[in-house]
Amino acid sequence: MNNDVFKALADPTRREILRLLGHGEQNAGQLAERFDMTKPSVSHHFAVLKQAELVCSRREGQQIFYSLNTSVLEDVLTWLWDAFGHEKKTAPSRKPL
Amino acid sequence: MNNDVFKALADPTRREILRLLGHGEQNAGQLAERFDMTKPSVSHHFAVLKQAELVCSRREGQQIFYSLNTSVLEDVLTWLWDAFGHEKKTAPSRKPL
DNA sequence: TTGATAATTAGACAGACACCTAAATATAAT
DNA sequence: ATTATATTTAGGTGTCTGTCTAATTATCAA
Repeated sequence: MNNDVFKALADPTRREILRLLGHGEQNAGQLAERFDMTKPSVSHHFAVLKQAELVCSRREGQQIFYSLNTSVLEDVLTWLWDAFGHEKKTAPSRKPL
Repeated sequence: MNNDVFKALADPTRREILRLLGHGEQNAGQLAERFDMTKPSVSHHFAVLKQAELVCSRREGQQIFYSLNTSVLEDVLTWLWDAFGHEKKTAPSRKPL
């Protein structure tokens, strides 16, 4: 499992981008409008998500469309499942004081 | 979903701690020995995981035992599931050029 | 109380990160 | 070729993060 994936998920803007892409492919401009920051900043987040292979991109004329790469998200799901799936029941988790 | 949880998962040392705790409760010293860094550094990671409520702790004499808090891990699983569970099949994901 | 052990907290510092503005690239239209 | 539009890249800056050493807290045992 690649560290870049978890680093990418650590930022709330990027998680929101992923959530929006969950409703289908969208172009960079449309997506950027949703956020209260400049286009270059959002573009930077796209680059991080792409580097982590969490999204794919495709050019159509002047626009670039982004979409989810579900297979990497599945890998994260698998990692998490393993992380707490093997827990032994010897000491039940409890709230700290 | 709390941002601290994803921030906590962004570090490989912390993910390894979670993975080890997946095999059952362990005390801080045992756990710290596994890593090639000082105890205070590992202790810092415990604090981050605790802040994110990913782990619980319990004192027994001089030692402190850590264990997974599975409910928060479940929340992460749920977030991920939602993120790619609602994807429309209008444009299949593909590799970038 | 004194000393030993387990773990954390405090403070410092280098490197990473998120944001900005300005400049560059790529495509389309005139 | 020139201009307009969509997006990224470059460069700078303040803040956050991971690590270290040194100091502190908490507990146990003489």
